[in-house]
Amino acid sequence: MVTNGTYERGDLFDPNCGTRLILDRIGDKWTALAVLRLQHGPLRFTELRDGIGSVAPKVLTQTLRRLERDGLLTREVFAEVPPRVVYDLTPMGRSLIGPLTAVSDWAEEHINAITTAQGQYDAGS
Amino acid sequence: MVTNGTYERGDLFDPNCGTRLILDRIGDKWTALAVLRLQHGPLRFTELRDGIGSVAPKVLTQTLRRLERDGLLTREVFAEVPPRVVYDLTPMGRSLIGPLTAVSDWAEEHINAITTAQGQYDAGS
DNA sequence: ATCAATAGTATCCATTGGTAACCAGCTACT
DNA sequence: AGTAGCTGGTTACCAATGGATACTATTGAT
Repeated sequence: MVTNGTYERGDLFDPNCGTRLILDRIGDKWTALAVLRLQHGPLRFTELRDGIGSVAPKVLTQTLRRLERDGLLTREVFAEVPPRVVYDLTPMGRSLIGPLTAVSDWAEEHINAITTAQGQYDAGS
Repeated sequence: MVTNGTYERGDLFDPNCGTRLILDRIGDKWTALAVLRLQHGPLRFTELRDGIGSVAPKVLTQTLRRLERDGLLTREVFAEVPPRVVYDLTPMGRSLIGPLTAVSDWAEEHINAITTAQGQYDAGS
């Protein structure tokens, strides 16, 4: 919040600012993972499911539907037997890979320090 | 997962990979917001609370305690009346600002396109 | 004696995520 | 003919997390 009461870009006070909305979206448990998984090309439902730890199919479906609704990925159904559904990132979805990778890189770089800090905190309490 | 069955850095299949652990941590509703709020210097509990939309104090406390445990921020209590507690980022906490800002910038840049996509999706169903 | 300010707790409820089981449509096997 | 299996889900139910509201501790000021 700015002192004169107006809001400006990046004003995190505003619950409707883009940052808050997006963090709520990609901050869920699987969205970022799904986007990162799809960065090298389209995948089928089962490939996504098997490629990510252990997502319940219900939850993966919810995640993918939200991403589709947000215009970040496409869902293409092939009328075959057995059915085939292919998910792929849109250009906008692909543009999210950079920022997500920045966070991912930070994570890999600092995970050991964080684990150590947690151990010290727990020992001292 | 790599075809020979081994795991490598950034392997999102592993639930214990750094990326997953960090996404679970900063992916909650308030952690990233708190870090971004603190990027310009230390703040007191109430300043943080008032600066972020509307966090319930319980939830803000949980968020800050987790960040402290992870070694991303410090919590300094002054034995005064009324009490004063000051939160500040550690160097490691500050190093997270870059990646988070990348996501935040992406969000501000694409929020309109996403809102539009949502409208189209909802209209088409 | 009471009130105000700060930094929280405590209690309860709502929302989300997770689990397990099942379904539809078709094929291939026995 | 019967049955099992593949894919991409859905349904019903339960547990964990997040959130709202109210309350507390401390102590100086009025």
